[in-house]
Amino acid sequence: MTSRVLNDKDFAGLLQRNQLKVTAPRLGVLKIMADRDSAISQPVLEKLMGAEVDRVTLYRVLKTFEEKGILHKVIDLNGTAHYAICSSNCSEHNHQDEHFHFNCTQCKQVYCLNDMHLPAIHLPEGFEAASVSLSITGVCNHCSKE
Amino acid sequence: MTSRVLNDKDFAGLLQRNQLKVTAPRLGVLKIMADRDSAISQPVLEKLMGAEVDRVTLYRVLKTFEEKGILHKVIDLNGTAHYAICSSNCSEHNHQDEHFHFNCTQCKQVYCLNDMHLPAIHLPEGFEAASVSLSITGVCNHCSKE
DNA sequence: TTACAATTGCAACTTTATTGCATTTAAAAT
DNA sequence: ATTTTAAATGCAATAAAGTTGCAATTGTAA
Repeated sequence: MTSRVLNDKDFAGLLQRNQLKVTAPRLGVLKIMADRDSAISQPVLEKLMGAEVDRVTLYRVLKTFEEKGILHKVIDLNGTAHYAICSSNCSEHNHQDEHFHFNCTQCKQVYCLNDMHLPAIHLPEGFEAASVSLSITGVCNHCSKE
Repeated sequence: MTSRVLNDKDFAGLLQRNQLKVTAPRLGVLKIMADRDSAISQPVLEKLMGAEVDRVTLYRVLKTFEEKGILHKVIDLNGTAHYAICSSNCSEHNHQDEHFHFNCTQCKQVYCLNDMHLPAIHLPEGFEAASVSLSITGVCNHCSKE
């Protein structure tokens, strides 16, 4: 369901390939993001990073990663920012133009649904689409078991 | 493109039909929302309402309207809340379960795309969809002319 | 006209996010 | 190894968005 771009754990290499310096805050974020099958919210990420990393630094790391196409940002239905690892076909200024996410109303997790495709969407005259994002709300596989 | 549920301007009647008291803040919001072909952001709405209405009251009016199915809330890609009039088939606890929106990257407006339908979406085992929201980013008809 | 629940306004507060600036540091050049 | 420097971080201050508790007000039904 989620591509495992970072499973090789060559975080330093990933940073270098993107012309980014290898620093502790960046490695910390990557370590947390890897091996997750759902997106992580900014507040949770902040707590997981702990006090060693400044909050502002975290914001900037995330912004940089988003610009480089390493992560993508998803705003959930409550307006909370979530971050997830981009599938491998994302690169700088060339994000995958279709993103699909599942928002669980119970646990509030956001899952990335990759490998899906939408049929063409007909827009009114004059409207030009650059990217499409589909957000599904419901109950996830973990929560539906209870 | 947008249904004109409020064009009759019977705002008081609308409130009464929803068991809501007819008050100045509520009428003010409805007056502003009517006759728009795009959703309106919370910050803009706040400015349009002026200082006569308390900020907290506005939040509560919007929340009530959303619960009653009069308005629906859309979070744009920057995390900003926008509100738009629900098409007529929304009612309390029975919202239209598919919402489509167009986010213009130039003017930041959010347009509601009604009268669209999506083909069935296949979710992984255990996931149950309650509602679907499609968000398209691009340039709107006004901005594409320039 | 009264009564009462619904609604509003105010104050205080929390969370999320941004900006400017001084300091530190990764990594390239010497 | 050292030096250099642009990149990155940390800190302080601030802005914006949203929430909560409570007292005062008001719409509406009796």
